[in-house]
Amino acid sequence: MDLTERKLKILQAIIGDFITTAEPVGSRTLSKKYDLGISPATIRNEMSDLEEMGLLTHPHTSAGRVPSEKAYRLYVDEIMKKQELSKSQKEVISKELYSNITELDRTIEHAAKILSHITNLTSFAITPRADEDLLKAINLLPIDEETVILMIVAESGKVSNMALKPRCQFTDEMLRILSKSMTYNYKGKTINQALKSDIVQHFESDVEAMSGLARNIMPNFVKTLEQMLNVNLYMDGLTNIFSLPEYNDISKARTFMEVMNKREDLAKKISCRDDGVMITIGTENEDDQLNDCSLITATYHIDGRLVGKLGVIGPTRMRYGEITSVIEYLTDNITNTFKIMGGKDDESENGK
Amino acid sequence: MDLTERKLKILQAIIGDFITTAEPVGSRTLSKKYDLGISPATIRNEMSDLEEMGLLTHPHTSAGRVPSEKAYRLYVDEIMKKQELSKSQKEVISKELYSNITELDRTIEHAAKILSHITNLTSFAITPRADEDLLKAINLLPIDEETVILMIVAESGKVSNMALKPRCQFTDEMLRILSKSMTYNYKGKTINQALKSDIVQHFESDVEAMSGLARNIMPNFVKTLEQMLNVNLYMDGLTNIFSLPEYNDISKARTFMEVMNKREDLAKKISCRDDGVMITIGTENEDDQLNDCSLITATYHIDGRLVGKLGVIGPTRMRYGEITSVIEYLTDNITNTFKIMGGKDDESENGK
DNA sequence: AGTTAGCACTCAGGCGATGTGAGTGCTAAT
DNA sequence: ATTAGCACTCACATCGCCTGAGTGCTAACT
Repeated sequence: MDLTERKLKILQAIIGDFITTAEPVGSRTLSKKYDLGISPATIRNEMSDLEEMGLLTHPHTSAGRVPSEKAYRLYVDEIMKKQELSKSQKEVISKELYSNITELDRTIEHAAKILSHITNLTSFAITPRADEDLLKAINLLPIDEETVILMIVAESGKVSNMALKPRCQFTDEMLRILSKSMTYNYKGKTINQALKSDIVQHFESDVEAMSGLARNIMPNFVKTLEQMLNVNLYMDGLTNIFSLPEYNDISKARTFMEVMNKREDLAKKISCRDDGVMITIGTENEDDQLNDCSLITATYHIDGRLVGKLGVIGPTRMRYGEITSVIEYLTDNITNTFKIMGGKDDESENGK
Repeated sequence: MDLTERKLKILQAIIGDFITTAEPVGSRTLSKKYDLGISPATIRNEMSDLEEMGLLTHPHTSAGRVPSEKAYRLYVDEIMKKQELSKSQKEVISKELYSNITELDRTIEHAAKILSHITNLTSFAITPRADEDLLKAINLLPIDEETVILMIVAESGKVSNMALKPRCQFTDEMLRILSKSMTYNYKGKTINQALKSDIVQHFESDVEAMSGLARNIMPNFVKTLEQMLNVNLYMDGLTNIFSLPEYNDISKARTFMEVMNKREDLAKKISCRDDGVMITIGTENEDDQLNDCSLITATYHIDGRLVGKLGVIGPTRMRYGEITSVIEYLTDNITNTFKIMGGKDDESENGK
């Protein structure tokens, strides 16, 4: 069967209506509300065709039609026009975002907040994984007779440290030499590269004592590097879903909360998503628990090198067009901000 | 009216029954289930008295009785025997707790997890506020021509740092001197004391350049110290409440989630609580949204100096006795662990 | 041939009547 | 002082009924 112009128009109307009302939409309502220039009966015939094509479903005989996942997919891929945000909308978003730029993490957290407020859905954002961040300096600082602090600084300004108690004697001199040597070895490399090189094996010094210290410290160097790869996941608007009719069912709400509480899983899932804007609808999500949700995510970039993600989750019935525009606008803003800002004063990144 | 032995027994039975079933308990059920040696009619008379005394309420005429807040208060204060945990229970808890001791934060997070699993309620834990932690070392490290890292180390092993870009020229030598001077000034003082002393004013050097650098750095020193006071709040078992009949009502569940999502408020609220085990029941919580919840919290100590909190939140109908014992056992264990551990190898505390 | 009016049919959801059972409170007998 | 007995209450479940929004089909219209 052919998807005529008219069928498309009807489908679009149905999707639009269902997205706002969450009620199955019938032929009469449709012909009244939208000026399609055809009678309910004709609409019914067309609807019947659309159903045959798998684009509409029927909760029960005497109910109106509901768009299928396939319909949403079609809508997202073909029909949905990329709607520019209005100037005032843009202004509000920018203003909100820029009102609170201190540190990357705070900015990302804030972006998630803005997003959930605008969309009335649950939003999430993950900070960039530092894989490609360049190492800048490595320091070993004596604190007392038995304690040393290992500190790693990356190009982006990220700092990670660990307090160590080496099991062997050490002098300030030894620490200085080892710091220098490590910095010399790893400066300019990405964290990934550093981790791939066989760090623990690497340091075999001629000087007996030195080699002992190095052996003691290297495993912790690896640990600290790995720590730098940790990402933070921020969420906001978790309770927004309680306003949605699809979550009136307590068990649905529960499932949703359970998914959102498995933060590590969620972070991993989101990290894996493609670059750019990505939309998954219902069963397109591999996770069974998300089978009646849709996700929209987009990527932002820090210094053109580090990549983070931002997005929303909600029922399959969502304003794909609008939301996509908002997310894109937000990520673009973040990317731009952290391109220009590069050397902003007062930038910080550190222990909670 | 007098609270006779028998009345107390009946009250206890009602509380016990209601806590497990969540259903109003009637006289017949009571006389059948519990061997009180008196007939339902007598129980009814006693119940009527208890109601007059404000210890029981009546959802409606033809329903059984429900314990009032006052009854729970009485129960908690007077009736509830401090029930020792069984040996096997203790073992399970200890084993679980010790299975995962790496770093203070992880341990506390894990303790919250254990607590929610055992109680089937929502648990929370906050890491100690570092007010009384002693400063140990302050370092300023040159990273590149314009970047300096300020690092503060405390006695407990906690490290906090910030990347700065001073607006003035500096040399390695200057940084070293300033570090030494700051360490000399603040070492051994608590963070609180340090913050109270007028840090910004303090550094007035004779050397012009030095004084400029100091003026540049001191505000950030304050910021970093303040950052060290931040506590982390961990929660677990948020979705447990969905299994409780009192949260079948979606709006109740929503309110609960909203409260738990205001993390800063929650952390503040919990931090303020008294030392030791503290139980607040229903309207004893100032927060309106918690008026049908009870909270049990207890404190743990790190090095006898730092104080953190651990607790659960649930409906007023909860197993106060059991839960209190579990929480106490957990906090005691944590306190002991971090007394002995003091100088454990591999201890760490750092950026994310 | 496509469109539309008309009509019979379907079915979820709301509403009222009814019945049931767990509970109470009171009174009189033990 | 305790208990048996009894009338009374009331939430809750169940049933049948009605309503209204919706469909699908057919026959008439353009």
